[in-house]
Amino acid sequence: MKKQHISDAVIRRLPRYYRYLDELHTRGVVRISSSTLGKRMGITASQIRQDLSCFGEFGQQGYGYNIMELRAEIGHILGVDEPRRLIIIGAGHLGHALLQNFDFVQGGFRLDTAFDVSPALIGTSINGVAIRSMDELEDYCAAHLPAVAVLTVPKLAAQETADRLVALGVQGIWNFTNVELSAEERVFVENVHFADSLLTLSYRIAKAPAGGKEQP
Amino acid sequence: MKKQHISDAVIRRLPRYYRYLDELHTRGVVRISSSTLGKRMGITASQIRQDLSCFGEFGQQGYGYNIMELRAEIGHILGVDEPRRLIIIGAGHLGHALLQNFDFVQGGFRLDTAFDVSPALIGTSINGVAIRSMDELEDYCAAHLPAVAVLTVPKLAAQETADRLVALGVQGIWNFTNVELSAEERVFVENVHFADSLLTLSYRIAKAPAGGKEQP
DNA sequence: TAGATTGTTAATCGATTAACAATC
DNA sequence: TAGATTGTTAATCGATTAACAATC
Repeated sequence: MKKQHISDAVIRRLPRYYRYLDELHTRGVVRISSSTLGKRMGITASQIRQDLSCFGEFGQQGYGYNIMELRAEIGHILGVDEPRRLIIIGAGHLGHALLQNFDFVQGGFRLDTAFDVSPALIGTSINGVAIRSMDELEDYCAAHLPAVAVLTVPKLAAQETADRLVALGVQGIWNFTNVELSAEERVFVENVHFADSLLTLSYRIAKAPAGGKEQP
Repeated sequence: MKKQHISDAVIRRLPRYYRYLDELHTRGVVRISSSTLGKRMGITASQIRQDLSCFGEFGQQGYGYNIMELRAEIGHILGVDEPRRLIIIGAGHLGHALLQNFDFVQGGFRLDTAFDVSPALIGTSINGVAIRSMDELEDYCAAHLPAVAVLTVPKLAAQETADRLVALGVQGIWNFTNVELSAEERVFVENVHFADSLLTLSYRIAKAPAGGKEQP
């Protein structure tokens, strides 16, 4: 039964399902039951069926799920089948790393261009993607209407740049700046807080008995 | 009342508390009540008090919390006050970005060295941190016993490298490879799955009514 | 058909919020 | 002292798990 409201917990599991299904698909596996998938992912079969039922009925009694189909369904739910334009703001080391390594296409995005303030970078291109001056941002966005901006600028420029992007109508900001942006009225913000992530690891180590991880 | 088991939800909020308190401290604010902090962070005062009560009693009736003290307490809980050695495995673009930009000291870590397989990188240093050959990994770890390894190697090398690190006794792996590591017996793994993060953003945009974010 | 496995309803568990006595 | 705000207990809410009829 399709649900109106989808909880955050479910949403955050969707990409994981997608990743596992994609891998099974690549390996040529054709079908899978919720209990087999659950064992592999370390979650219960109930949870998988409950999660999927938020979006529709994708399985078949006595059979399970067709992997190719389910993968496509979840891909559709995640929106990977309607490519959206994406720009990168800040071509420093991190922006560079994403330009070079990250597969935006697989996520349903089309990486159009990048922006930076450094004269040494402006006019060059990385991995086939042109780097433009931040001065061109307004014109570029007006012409190409990117849906998502990746924010990899220095901390101090974060809020100001985000405000600019919101004014230009981007729908989502993928925020790597470790700054809590206050612009969440008209835009979706997904934060990647490196520091928070590392600190949770620090906590677990600090809490573990000396000499190693505690047995679960 | 101190609790035995701390839920994951609480643990993941701790770094956020720490971040906010750190910022308030830097700005010279001396005290804060749970309700003021809650408003600022967008969570309830109840939740803050409930969370903190897992670890002890840090406030004072009628006053609130002393920011410097509470910051120090949470820092202690997170283990930032007992510096641990950290190494980076893979000095490609992402490793490079972390070497250059990330403040490991603030997280209670001491960035000792980095490893890579590229002859062009081995022997150089980035931001004062030497880059060594992966061949030296075993000797180095035996001598210096790093607590945490940052994994920024290509996908294909991820599992193998993780196994090596676990065998060498690291206590935590900060995993940037987007591979689900199966080594979680003797080590803590904290995953930074860029792809998952971007896909949740994709989902929200796909689901939002055309033209903008839905009102909350 | 018999066995397997779904989608869904009900039960349980855990996390968040509210309420309030204690007290600075 | 009076007002403010804590830590904690109780109430609520939501998410996970279990159970099972439906059915491929």
